[in-house]
Amino acid sequence: MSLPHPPPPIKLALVDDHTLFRKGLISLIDMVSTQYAILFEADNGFDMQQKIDKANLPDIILMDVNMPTMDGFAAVQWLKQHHPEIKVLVVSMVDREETVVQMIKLGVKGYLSKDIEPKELGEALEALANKGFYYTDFITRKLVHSLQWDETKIQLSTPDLNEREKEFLRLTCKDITYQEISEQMNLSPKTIDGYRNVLFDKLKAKSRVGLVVIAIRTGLVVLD
Amino acid sequence: MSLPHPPPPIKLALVDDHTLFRKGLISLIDMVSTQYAILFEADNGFDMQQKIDKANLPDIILMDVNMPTMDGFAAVQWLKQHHPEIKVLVVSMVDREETVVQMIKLGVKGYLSKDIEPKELGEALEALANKGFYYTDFITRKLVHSLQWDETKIQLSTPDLNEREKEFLRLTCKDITYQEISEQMNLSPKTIDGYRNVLFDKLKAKSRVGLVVIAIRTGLVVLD
DNA sequence: CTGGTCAACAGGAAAAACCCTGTATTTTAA
DNA sequence: TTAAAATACAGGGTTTTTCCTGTTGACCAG
Repeated sequence: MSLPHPPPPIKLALVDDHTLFRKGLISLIDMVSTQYAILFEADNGFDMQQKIDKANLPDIILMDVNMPTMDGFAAVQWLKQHHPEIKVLVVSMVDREETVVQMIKLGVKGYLSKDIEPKELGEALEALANKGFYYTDFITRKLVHSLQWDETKIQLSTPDLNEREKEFLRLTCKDITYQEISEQMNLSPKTIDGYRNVLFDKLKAKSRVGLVVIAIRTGLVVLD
Repeated sequence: MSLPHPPPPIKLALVDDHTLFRKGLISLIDMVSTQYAILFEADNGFDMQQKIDKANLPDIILMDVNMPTMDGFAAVQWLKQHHPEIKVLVVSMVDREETVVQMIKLGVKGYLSKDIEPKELGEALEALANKGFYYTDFITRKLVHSLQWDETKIQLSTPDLNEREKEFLRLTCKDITYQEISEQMNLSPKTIDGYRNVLFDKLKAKSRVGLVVIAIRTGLVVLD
């Protein structure tokens, strides 16, 4: 009969071009808990690729965004391709909305600003290890705001179209000819000519392609 | 010298077609705190429009999604237009990702599932009153997931295009002719013909409109 | 009842998009 | 080094799109 094992350590790696910051991070991690083992440190994404050991992968990677050679975006994309099971926690100076949203889209499991309290770092790591993610108000607010901005962009000045015009516009955004559109709408091709012209006018487009991009950008037509 | 005023009550309104649920909600709210005043209750969005008093607007509206006559989406859009300062807290049975994301896009300040604990309702109302929003893990996970799904949709099977082809595709999505594209790319119109045919093949499109919608849907081209 | 707007449609023609075949040069890979 | 790709281009024809002007009937308001 074997003795109870101690819980296996949670394996971490750090990717950040600032050595001092990396070392500081490590000492903080050691301070909050002994359950973490640092597998390796890397200066950038490229360095990480070299140091990563397929036989002993980290559970969590703490990742910077701005780095020389291969930045955080590229590094996360590479990880997603080659080791999707590794959870990435971004720790970055930049908190531009676009950066945060882009990283979330790439599938990172958390995003910390570098000016947080050590306590929050501990919470984040623990959440990553247990729940698999750590999404704070900080992230949520960025996401919500970016979505709402999308929406305001849509609202601005879309002229009102009647049902028939909307239907025409919807079909105009498909890979079919006006001939086929006229059949699907049970109208003469000449009537379709007319719809096209009023839509050119209402949407200030000069060609069918113009109609399509405006329709999509404004949300008048939603792509499946 | 006047005596200190008691804090002014936070004015609420409820929009939900289930009377029993509405009444239950009110009794719960009364139970958690006395700082809330119920201005009115409405069965649906239309009823809300009638009962809303411009001279005495609620601070927060608890809103259902599925309702007859005028549903939550329409009601929130109307509020956004006419009384954007009112904060909406959705309280709904449905927690479909699309519904949540759509409501967030419309600018609601929180989204609660109907099966939460009374305690959380109190927290939500308090957060709305103080911070102006109440975004939980529940919401964030929906948002994150919807974003990542967008991304996977983008990843799947986009053939690799070289820089020149991407440039051509980008210009193809503008309201200009191939003639103009050839000028902007410093190529003969006949070469543009060639690019078009290659792209038709790679993207399985039959016309320029097909190229445009595929380029946009897959994220190969991003609209400004 | 009548002028005005609107939706559906036509003829006719120019412009743009699309298609096929073929050539010269350069780049890449075996 | 040599053959296969890839790139840039042309001639010439078909189809689709775009544009202009004009007709007909329905409906609405004065």
